[in-house]
Amino acid sequence: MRPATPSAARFLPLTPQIFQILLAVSDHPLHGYAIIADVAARTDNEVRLTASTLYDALARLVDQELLTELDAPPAGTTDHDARRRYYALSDLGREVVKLEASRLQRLVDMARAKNLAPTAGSLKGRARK
Amino acid sequence: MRPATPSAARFLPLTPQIFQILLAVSDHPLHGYAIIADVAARTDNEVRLTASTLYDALARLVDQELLTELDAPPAGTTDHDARRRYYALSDLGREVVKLEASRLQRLVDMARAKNLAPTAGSLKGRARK
DNA sequence: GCGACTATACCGACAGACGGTATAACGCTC
DNA sequence: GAGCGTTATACCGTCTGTCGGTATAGTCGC
Repeated sequence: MRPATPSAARFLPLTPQIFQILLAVSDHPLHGYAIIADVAARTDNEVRLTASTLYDALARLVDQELLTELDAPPAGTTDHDARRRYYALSDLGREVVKLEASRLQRLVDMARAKNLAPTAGSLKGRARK
Repeated sequence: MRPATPSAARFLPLTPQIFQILLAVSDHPLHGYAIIADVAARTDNEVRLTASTLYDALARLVDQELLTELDAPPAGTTDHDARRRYYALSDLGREVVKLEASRLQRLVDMARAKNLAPTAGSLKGRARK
């Protein structure tokens, strides 16, 4: 199959923040503030997006076409807060996340090859704060 | 005396470059130039360290005690190039790499949970450049 | 000694993350 | 329907890390 992607690789590597932002909107569109909350929750507060980081990043991501901004709230949204701007993962964005995930997988494999990673699957105790 | 790990977590996340540098010296000490070559080879040229990036990084890593600079070439080294400075992974550095590897593993798991990563083990075709 | 290559070191520019602050719309209470 | 705390987005200055470029010096072959 032809490269479904106009060189998604050129966006790699993603910063931890960008990776999390893209993951956050991969299921369904979210508005900025909700992204911050989602990321914090999913990473157990390991990745905390500040407002400036998030909105700087959103602007860039839309510009790079990894995200698209919706014209209207996603169907089924009951609350209507005019300030909210919703963002969805574009096809290109989805491709980029997949590429990044496999890049990360290769990194883990490298570490494992040198006995510097927990053996497949089982993670050891993660400190929570 | 500090605990075996004086909060290795505070060094995370590592940049791709730093992660590779630490991996490169995890088996045995290497000198700067050899690190560049090792990283390029292991990552199939995906991660290319420039001289400035490397030496800036080495200075920082020694300062942070993730690396230690050897006084003499490692035992068994036949070549004797006075310019070479050898670096070894410290215990702290090793701990940091392990932590980072498990952080990366968690990221991959997150992506996989959203069907954004290849299923465990098998990686799909990696584009080489 | 001379030149090509190896190896390390410095400098300026730039991108991304962050803290702080500003602005404005919402929701609630009265 | 005015006032007020909260939600939501936007802007600014600073800092850290990477990079291109260049400088400096040791090594080897001749």
